[in-house]
Amino acid sequence: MAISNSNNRFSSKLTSQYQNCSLSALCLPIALADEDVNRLDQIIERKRPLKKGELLFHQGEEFDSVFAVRTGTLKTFNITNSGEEQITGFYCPSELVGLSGIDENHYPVSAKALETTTVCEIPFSHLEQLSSQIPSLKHQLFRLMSRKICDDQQMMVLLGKKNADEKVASFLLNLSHRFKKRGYSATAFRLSMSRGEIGNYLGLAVETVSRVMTRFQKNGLIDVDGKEISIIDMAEMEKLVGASSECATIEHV
Amino acid sequence: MAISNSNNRFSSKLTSQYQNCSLSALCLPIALADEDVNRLDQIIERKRPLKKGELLFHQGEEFDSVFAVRTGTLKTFNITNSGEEQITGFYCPSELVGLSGIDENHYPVSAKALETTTVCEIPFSHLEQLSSQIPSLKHQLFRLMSRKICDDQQMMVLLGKKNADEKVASFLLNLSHRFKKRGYSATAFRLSMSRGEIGNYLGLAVETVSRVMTRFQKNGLIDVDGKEISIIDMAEMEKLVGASSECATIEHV
DNA sequence: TCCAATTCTTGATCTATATCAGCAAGTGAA
DNA sequence: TTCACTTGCTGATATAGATCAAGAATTGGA
Repeated sequence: MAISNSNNRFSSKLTSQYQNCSLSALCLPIALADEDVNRLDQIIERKRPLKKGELLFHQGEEFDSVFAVRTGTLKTFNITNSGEEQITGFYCPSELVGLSGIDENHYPVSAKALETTTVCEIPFSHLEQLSSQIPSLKHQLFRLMSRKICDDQQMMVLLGKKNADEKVASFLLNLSHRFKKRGYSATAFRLSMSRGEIGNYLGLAVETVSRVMTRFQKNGLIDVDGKEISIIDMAEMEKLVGASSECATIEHV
Repeated sequence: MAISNSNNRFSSKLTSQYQNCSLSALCLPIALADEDVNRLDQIIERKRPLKKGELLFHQGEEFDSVFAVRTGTLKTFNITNSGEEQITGFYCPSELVGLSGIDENHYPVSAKALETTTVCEIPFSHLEQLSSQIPSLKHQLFRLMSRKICDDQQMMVLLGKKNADEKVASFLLNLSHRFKKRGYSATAFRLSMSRGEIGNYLGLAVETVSRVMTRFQKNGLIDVDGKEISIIDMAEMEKLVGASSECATIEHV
């Protein structure tokens, strides 16, 4: 609560540290005229880093901003009536979280940092106003929301139709694509979430995630060392996932 | 193809038949000034009815419009690489289909009529332009997309965490809420989709859907007569579903 | 209205994955 | 460093729901 409501800017030292990085270009990847970039920058607030486990916002809280992840990772989740957590998404740098709150004006999920995480806060009412003046910004917003719908529907296919092997392979390749898009290695990366969180997200028991990964390693598909993952046989992994996933296979922006 | 690309207006006879129904108010439920309603009406095209089984658009086809269902029902689906159909949603009257096409400028799914169905075609580029001039329209669009994201995430929870009973109960209550919202009975309605389609959508085998419904009937929760469903014990059904579903429980618009 | 094709239902089995259990390996606080 | 706690791995067993099979009920076309 305290955290997500604190809109304080950083101290001048930290602010200046970020000033000449084209922040908004990162947050909302889009080609804008310089003056528009400035206008966008003016409404964006840098927040203090979240420590692992801290909430960015929580389920039911009033919606007023979307957030762009700068560094670190977030998860969003629901608490179901039976008290268990259901993870609905993981958010890596450059990804936008909070869009689901627009409709009801309340966040329908909570967002929690999986590691030390920094975000930009973008007050939605300002963003919406600005989008009236900058058509390409409005279009980009529509696109981002459309992509989210598309991605979520792929996730529905995964949950409804795929077996444990396909789920885990899809998950790892999806992360791989997201890292690659950001300019990081597509074949070697660190999982910021636990096995339990992966299982929760994929609709699998922890033990199943563990077993599948071990078997993938045994079969030379990947190399696992705790949270460090290397994809060894990308072709075979892609074969497992199948050429499906309309949304996921196309590289964005 | 032919169908989804034909933007021909109806003959004058049909057009006049619809002219004095406030069409846009139905398509995009929103309070607009009269002049704005007219502007919206001008960009909306009524299409000839689709017969059962006809495609409104298909996976991969270029995106140019979203569609509001007027009467009947649609399903959207992917064809997976293994050739099977995966249904990603059902669309009842007043609901908007096609939003997932904005991002890539191609529909990532196909949309097929489950029965004779009429839709309004809303060319998205026009809608987007108009939304610049009518802020409340833009906001409504953001809300609709946000709600879709929210609903899809509830669906992910359903697919990932719920058992067969909970899935079927959730499905029936979700339909019930949607009918109620439109002014129809929340307790007695007709399923326009087959058991097979329900199972496909819920990640269950046809047989399981059949068995669960039979058991629900035996236990006095519902009454089933082919495609006619009556919800007898609403309280018990809601208990089955659980008080979860942030998005679904709140009545919209 | 009749026949063929589809859809639905019900029962019998099978299986992928959950659950249970116990141990190993990290991780963090004092 | 040690201890308590969490996270991860692996084997044994249980089970929800899939699959297989066959008959019943609908549906739709001629």
